[in-house]
Amino acid sequence: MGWDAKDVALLKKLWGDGHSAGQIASRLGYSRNAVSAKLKRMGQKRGRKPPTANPRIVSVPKRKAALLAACARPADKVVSPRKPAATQPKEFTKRQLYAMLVDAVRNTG
DNA sequence: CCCTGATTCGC
DNA sequence: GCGAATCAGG
Repeated sequence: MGWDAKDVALLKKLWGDGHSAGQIASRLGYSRNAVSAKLKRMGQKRGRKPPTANPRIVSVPKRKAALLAACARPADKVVSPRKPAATQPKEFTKRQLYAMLVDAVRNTG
């Protein structure tokens, strides 16, 4: 596997446009996990909501200590100023997606 | 049950 | 750096 410029370009384009990781992943041929991880590595910018997932861990026994510590976290602030979105994301047609891909390839490749 | 994004760990 | 596993929520 390799994230070519075109992959990243399209990924960024779609993601920045407001598309879901699943849709992008499906189109790109990667799993949503890969897309999500890739986005994170890049410096994912989208001010997503507050950390829904707690600092969890993967290895059960090992992370158990960390998990316990995390659980013991006090907490929190509430609230958050919300701004109404002026534009709403719209689904792209094959034609549009293809156009973007072509453009991305032409520009990067 | 489907989906969403987010995070960490091992390779 | 990449991707799977996993969590947490809608």
